[in-house]
Amino acid sequence: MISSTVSERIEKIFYTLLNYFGPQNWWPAETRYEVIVGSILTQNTSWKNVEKAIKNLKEKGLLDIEKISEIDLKDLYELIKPSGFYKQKAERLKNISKRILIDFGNVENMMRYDLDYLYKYLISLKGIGDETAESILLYALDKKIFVVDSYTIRIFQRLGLPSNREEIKNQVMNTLKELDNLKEFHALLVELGKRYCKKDPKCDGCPLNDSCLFRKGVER
DNA sequence: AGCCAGGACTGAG
DNA sequence: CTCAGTCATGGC
Repeated sequence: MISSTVSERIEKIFYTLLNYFGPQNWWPAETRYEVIVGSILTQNTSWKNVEKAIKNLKEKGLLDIEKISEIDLKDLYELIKPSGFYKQKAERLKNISKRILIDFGNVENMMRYDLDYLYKYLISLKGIGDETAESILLYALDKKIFVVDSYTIRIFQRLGLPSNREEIKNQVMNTLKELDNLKEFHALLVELGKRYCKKDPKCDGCPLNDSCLFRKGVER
């Protein structure tokens, strides 16, 4: 087989997944602020549980940055409890909301700033690490950045691709340049990961089996 | 019945 | 810098 560049392989994987799963249309939310809320609540938590918390907030009309920044913490506990880690998430979510209001006035105003500045700002907030910052930048603020999560790292490893965070980010961003493609690729990798690339993998039916080193190593 | 989710933070070594 | 411990609910 002729040698292909990392970029060529990534591009092929992207279109293979897109063809196989179809567009995922992430991030499911009505507002940019809702994306930010979801990105905090979904940390190490299944999206199913996050949906309940979001629903609770919406039903009370509280999915609003000004209302969350003023809400009583105890009340927020009860509303987001289904999404787990509810004490620290409530505290962090409230604080992050207050900070954004103070520093930018509203979420829309954040979009005027460049990616590097916003990235540094976001990770300076308690409760926002690398991945959450990337998610907010990409899905809430429409900035061109690639989200690297644990599935991405594991999948790249098993495919024999660069598996270092920054290396993955650089390679993907050097390959997929459209905002919508960057959004889709991360969503597709999560979908692939959930179905086929757990620690104890179920490779049956995986669309990437032919290029998965792990698969080749596992089957005798 | 466990195991683990669309992580981040902290303290120890 | 790496890494285990911690935070917590609910689905499968």
